[in-house]
Amino acid sequence: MARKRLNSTFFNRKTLIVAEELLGKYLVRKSGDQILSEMITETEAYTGGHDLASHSSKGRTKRTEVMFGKAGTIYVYFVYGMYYMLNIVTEETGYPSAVLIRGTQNFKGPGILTRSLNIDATLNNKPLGKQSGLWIEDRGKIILKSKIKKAPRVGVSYAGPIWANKKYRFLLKELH
DNA sequence: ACGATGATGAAC
DNA sequence: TTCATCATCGTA
Repeated sequence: MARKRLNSTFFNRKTLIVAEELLGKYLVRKSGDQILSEMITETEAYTGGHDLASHSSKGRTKRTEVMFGKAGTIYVYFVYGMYYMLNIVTEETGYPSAVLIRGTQNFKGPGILTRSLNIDATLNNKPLGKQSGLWIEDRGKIILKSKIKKAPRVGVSYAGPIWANKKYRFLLKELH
């Protein structure tokens, strides 16, 4: 089957489009001599500085700086004293948006996912690719719109009702 | 329903 | 420098 590594062109588009199209793509992690690939089944879009659920709504800080970077850059942050969250920066450089990878076929939940794939803050601000040992492949799998469920993002009530209720979370209804 | 566990950012 | 909060998860 055809197998194409997604580059910055894929990620340099509207965040909602990228988040939806990442469903069915394969997250590939190469660390040491082992390589794992997992089909992405759940994502969330954080659409820019105006999005009150996005870290970037705080403006440029040490933590959010990476979100202003080039599309396809890895944004990993540490939360709840235990878990790393994996995001991919989207849209034009200078526009602070990203997609959170929330789950794959075998790993449910963003914290479990990163733990299982050995993803931590050392990957932060690095580009997806062979160099970093983390990239995403299109393996030609077709995802029908009818198989995609849209829902509010998880754990963002602090953003207020307008932003917390937006259906910026994308899930595959059936896994196979 | 809640505790583990530490970085973050806002307030002081 | 303190303090509440947090893009979570397992146990209850």
